[in-house]
Amino acid sequence: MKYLKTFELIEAVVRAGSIRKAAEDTNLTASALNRRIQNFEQEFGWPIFERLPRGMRLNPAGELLMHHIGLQRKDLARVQSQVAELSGERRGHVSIACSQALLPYFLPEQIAIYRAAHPGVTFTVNVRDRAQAEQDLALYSSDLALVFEPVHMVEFEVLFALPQAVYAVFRHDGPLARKSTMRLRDCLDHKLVLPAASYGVRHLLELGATRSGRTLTPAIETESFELIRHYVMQEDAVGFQIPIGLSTSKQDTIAHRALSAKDVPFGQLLLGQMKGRTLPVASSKFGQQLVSALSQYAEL
Amino acid sequence: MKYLKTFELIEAVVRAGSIRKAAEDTNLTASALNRRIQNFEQEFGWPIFERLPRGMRLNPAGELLMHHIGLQRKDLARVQSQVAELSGERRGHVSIACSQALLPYFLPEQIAIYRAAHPGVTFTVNVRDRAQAEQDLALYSSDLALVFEPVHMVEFEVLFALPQAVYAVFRHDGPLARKSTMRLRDCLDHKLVLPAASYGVRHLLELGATRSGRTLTPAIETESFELIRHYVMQEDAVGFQIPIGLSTSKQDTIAHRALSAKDVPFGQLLLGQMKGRTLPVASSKFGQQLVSALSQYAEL
DNA sequence: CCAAACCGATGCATTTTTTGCAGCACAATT
DNA sequence: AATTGTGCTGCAAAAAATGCATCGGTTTGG
Repeated sequence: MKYLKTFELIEAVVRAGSIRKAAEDTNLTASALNRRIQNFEQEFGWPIFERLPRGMRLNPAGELLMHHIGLQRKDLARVQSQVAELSGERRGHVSIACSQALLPYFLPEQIAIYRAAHPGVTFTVNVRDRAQAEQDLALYSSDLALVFEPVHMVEFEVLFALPQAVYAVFRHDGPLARKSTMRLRDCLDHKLVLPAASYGVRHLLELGATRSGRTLTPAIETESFELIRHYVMQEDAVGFQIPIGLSTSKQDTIAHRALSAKDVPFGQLLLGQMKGRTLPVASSKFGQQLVSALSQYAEL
Repeated sequence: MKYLKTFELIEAVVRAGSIRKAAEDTNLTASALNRRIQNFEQEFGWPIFERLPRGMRLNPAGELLMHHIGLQRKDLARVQSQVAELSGERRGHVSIACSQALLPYFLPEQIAIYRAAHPGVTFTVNVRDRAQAEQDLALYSSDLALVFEPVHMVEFEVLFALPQAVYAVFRHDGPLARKSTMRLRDCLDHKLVLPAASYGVRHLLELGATRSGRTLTPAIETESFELIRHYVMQEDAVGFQIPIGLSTSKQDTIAHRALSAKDVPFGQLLLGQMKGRTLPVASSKFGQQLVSALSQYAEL
C-alpha cells in the first residue's frame, strides 16, 4: 500500500532512533527520509519528533499519531479481509497447465505462498508440453497456462512474457565449469542430453545448431527434465534448461551457465489464459500473483 | 493532507458518477484521474468500481472501502484536535505589530480565519511604522511583525518576504484610469497625496523621483493610509499604496495600478520575529498561517 | 440503421515530485 | 583538540504524475 509508505518510514525512524539509521533499514538516503518526515510534519501541522543531539524521539503529538496509524492499518486489514472473503478469493480451485521447468522450484513456491494466505483454495497442476497446454486452455480443463515458447498462440491471451536464455547444465567439477563464457560449440564437444523435439528448449537449440552448420546428436533424448538435470552428474555430459527451472543455490553439485545469445536465441516463458475468458476468482488472483512474481524475476 | 488525495478523488468519482465529470470537479484530466483510480485498485488488490457504459459505480468492495475512508478521516481529525488541544494552539494570545496597509483587508481576514478554528485565542494588533515595529519586537511587546521595508533588520528574523510594487491610487473615472501603463511621471502631473517620510512607500517614491531628477511636492502629507485612499475621490489627486492594502473588487470607485518597476523599485513586505526567540504556541501557529497566506498571495 | 455523444483506457511527451550526493553547522564523545 | 554522529539543505539526476491526442466500445437520437 503505497500511500502508507510515509507511515512505515516514520515507524522505522521511531524504531531506529535516528534518521540515518532508519535510512539504512529502509533503503533510502538520510536526506530523502529527512525530507519526507519534514513534509509530513508540515502537512500534519505539528512536529511529531523531538530533535535530540543523538537522534529523534517521538513527542506527545507523535505518540498520538502512532496510535492512529496502528488503528488505521488494523482497520484497512479488516476491510481487505472482508473484501477477499466477499469476492471468493479464499475459496475455489485453481487449475494450471505448465511446462516441466516450473515444477522443481518456481511453482511449488508460488502455490505455497498463495495457500499460506488462502488455505481454502485447492490446486490442479497439469504438466503439459507447449502444444498440449494450449489445448488444455481451449478445452477449459486448465484456467492458466505457463509455458515456454508456445506454438499456435491463437486464442491464447498473454498475461506476462518473461524472456529466458537457454542454459547449459553440467557437473560443477567438469571441464565446462572452468570456461568463463559459454558458446554452443563448446557444448557440442561433449555428450548431449537433450529434451524431445516437442520442447521449446530443443527447438531453440536446433535453430542455433543449424545457424552454425552443426547438427545435434544426442546421447540421450528424453521427455523428463529431471532426468536431464541429474544425468549430467553420471558422466561428463551437458544438458540444457531454462533458468527458472534451475536452483540458484551455489552449493549445488550441478552447475549451469547461459548460452551466448549469439548462438542460441532467447525464448519466451509465457503466462496466459483463454482469450476473452473471465477466470474464476481464485485463478485470476493466482494469475496476478504469478505476474508479480515473474516481473520481479525479470528484474534480476 | 496530501496522502489522502487519492481518497478525495475516489469520492469525487463516486459523487460525479463518471471519471470525466469528476475530472472537471477536481481540476485534473480524465486520463490522470483514471490512472490514479487504476493504480489504487492495483494496490488495494481489487477493483472498487463497476465500469458501466454510462460511467462508474461503486461495487461492494468499494462500499466497504468508502466506509473505511470515512472512519479514517474521522479518527485523523480527532488526533489533530487532540494535538491542538495538547499543544496550546487553542488558548493564549497573539500580539502582532503591523503596517497600516494590512489593516483594511489582509489582517482582519486572517485573524477571522484563525479565530474561527480557535475561538479561545485573543489578539493584540499594534499599528506601527517600520522602525517602531522592530522596537516592539525587541521589547517583547509584540510577538510578530508584518511591515513594509523595515530599516534596521538587526535582531529581526525574517519568516517570509513578499515583494510588493508601489501602486498608484486614483478615481476610477479620473484621467489616470485611462492610461494603459503607469509611469511615475504621469502621476507627478497630478496633486499628490503622500504618506509621511517614515513610511516605506514614501521612501521608495523618493528614490524613484530622485533617480529621474524630479522632486515630490505633496498636496497632502499624512500618516493615515485610509485618508490617502479616500481623499483621491475628493479631487483629482493620486495616492500611493501597496497592493495588499487595496481592494481587489472591480466594483470599487477607487482604481489602482502598479507603477512601472523602471521608475519605482519593488519593496518587501516582511513577516518577522525577534531573532532566536521561541514564540508562544498561538503566535507561532498564527505566523505559520500568515506564511501560508502570503505565499499563496505571492503566486498571483 | 447510421451518426453523434459519451464512456473508460492507453501511448507518448512534458511537467512535477522525489531521491541521491555532497557538504554544512552543531553537539557529544574520545 | 580531534573525531564521530546528528539533522538539515542546495543542486542535479531519477522517478512519478499529468496532459494531450486518440482508440474501441456502448448508448442515444434521428
